[in-house]
Amino acid sequence: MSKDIQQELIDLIAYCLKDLGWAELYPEKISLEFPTDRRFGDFSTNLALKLSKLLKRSPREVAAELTACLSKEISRSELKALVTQVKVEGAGFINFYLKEDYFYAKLKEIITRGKAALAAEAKADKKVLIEFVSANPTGSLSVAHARQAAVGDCLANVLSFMGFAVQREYYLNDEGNQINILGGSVSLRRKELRGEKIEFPENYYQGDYIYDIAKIAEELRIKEEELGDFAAGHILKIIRQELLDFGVHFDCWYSQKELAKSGKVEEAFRRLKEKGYLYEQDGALWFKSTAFGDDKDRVIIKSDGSQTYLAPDIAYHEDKFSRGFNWLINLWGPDHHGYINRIKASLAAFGHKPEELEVIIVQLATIFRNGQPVQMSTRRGQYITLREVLDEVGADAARFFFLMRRTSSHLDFDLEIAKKQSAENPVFYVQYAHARICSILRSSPEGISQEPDLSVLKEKEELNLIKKLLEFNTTLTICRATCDPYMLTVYLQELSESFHKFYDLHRVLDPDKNLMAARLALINGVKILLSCGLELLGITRPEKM
RNA sequence: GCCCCUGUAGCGCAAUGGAUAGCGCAUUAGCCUCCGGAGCUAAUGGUACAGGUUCGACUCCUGUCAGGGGCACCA
Repeated sequence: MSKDIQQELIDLIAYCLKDLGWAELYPEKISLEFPTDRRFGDFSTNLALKLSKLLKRSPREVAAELTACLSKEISRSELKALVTQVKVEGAGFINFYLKEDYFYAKLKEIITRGKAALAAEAKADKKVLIEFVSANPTGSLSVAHARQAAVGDCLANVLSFMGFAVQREYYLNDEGNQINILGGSVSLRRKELRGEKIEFPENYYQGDYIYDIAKIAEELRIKEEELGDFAAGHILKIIRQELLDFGVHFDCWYSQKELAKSGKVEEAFRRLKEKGYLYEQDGALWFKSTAFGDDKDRVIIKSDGSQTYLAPDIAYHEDKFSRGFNWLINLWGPDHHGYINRIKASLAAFGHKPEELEVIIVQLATIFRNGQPVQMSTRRGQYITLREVLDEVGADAARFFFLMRRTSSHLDFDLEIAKKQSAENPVFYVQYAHARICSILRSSPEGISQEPDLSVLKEKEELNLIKKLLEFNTTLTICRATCDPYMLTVYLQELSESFHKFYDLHRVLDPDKNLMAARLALINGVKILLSCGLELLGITRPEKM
């Protein structure tokens, strides 16, 4: 198929707007969407409702006039072969009803071109840097990091599928106060293991893993002053492996230590000073972030001469732009929401548009077991780790569960449900649909016909299923617009449901050869979509379960 | 005190400002000579409260109430 009918109809609506002399009144993009209910046609626009206010006329009247023009234009174009009628319904919606041939053609496109029929045709115009996890290398990843990892990786997959150039980056806090404390913690534990009496400060790392590192450091005779770097390096290896086992990879590990060495921090200070956004007070150096809407100015160099966390971070975000990225996405935990304004302020100070940085706050996940929250305490080094979740439920269920709620909402993650192999567990529901299709295809006496006559697919469930397939792209558009991949999990559950309903009422392996060929093609189309969606989520597509 | 997130059916959730607010669990009543019953069909039941914006509000704005998280010259 050349141009999609949706775009053709939008073009036609734009033409009619011009024809009626309304085009200038309505410069916005014309929206033509799947209606909320299948009864209201196959495409729908609320344009007349929007126009009615501008024209000061009743919506239905405006809709009728627009519809008359549209009908006329459709009847003299090639669209008349696919559009059965254009109707004004409800408050003033204009609904387009399409012939089934249109859906057969779309299905055919999917089964002949596969995933390529769904992916972006052209490269998108933005170079995206998505920074996520970025946990300090001072301990194993927590479930909070795990959720960020799942969301960030999946969002990157989706944007990449939609044609954006995407880079995944982990900002590595490999020097500074926390690394010093880590080194101090290992040092004390090593002394303790040697039999010395020690006093372990409360703000030091309490977890048992510090003993493990201390033992290794003792064996390797690591020097006292190198303990921090040694421990951070050791933990980083563990973090990398945890992420790999979770199916998350990064294109770039951006070292704060390297950034500090590069002189970019001083360069950023110099430029800010030049612009008059730095000043000294109480022996500290302040960034005038209030000039850009922050609540208060922020210290970047403390009175003791050391930098705050904000200092390298300002330079880091400026560096993202100088590396050629023009869409920055940061995934942060809810404890960082106060940082949004100050980082955006720093970007504004450098002359960037604050909206080029999108900060997604990934809300916390609470782990439940049999309906009871599992208690945790980071202070004592007792928190639930990504590793524990992976060991218990596996990467597939973990990824799906972390993704299945709106990212900005709290998430309850019940380990027992994630382990269940039943309908209660949505990831199994979706994977089961995929496996079931594979099973049918295996037991089919014939292969998939290259030229099936799809027009024999006349049952309600068959047409619903095809229409559901076409909603995939809308789902991706929503994911992009909201910077949130969770809608994909909802879509896959709905698609699986449509498939199970079809399956229950109609036999694929029907004695009628033509019908069987068409239904095999249909379920193959469903398989392609399920497979593509699961791949974007980073979840396996089992052929048998 | 200030900031962020969340209040939708008994429970867990969905609904890119749109048409009769959807789904799962639970409860109740059904469906297996048959491609995987890990499934399907029904019944029951709902937008925290008070204003406002809009042709139209679960959705946006203001206030109230309730739950969770955060408010350093920490990272």
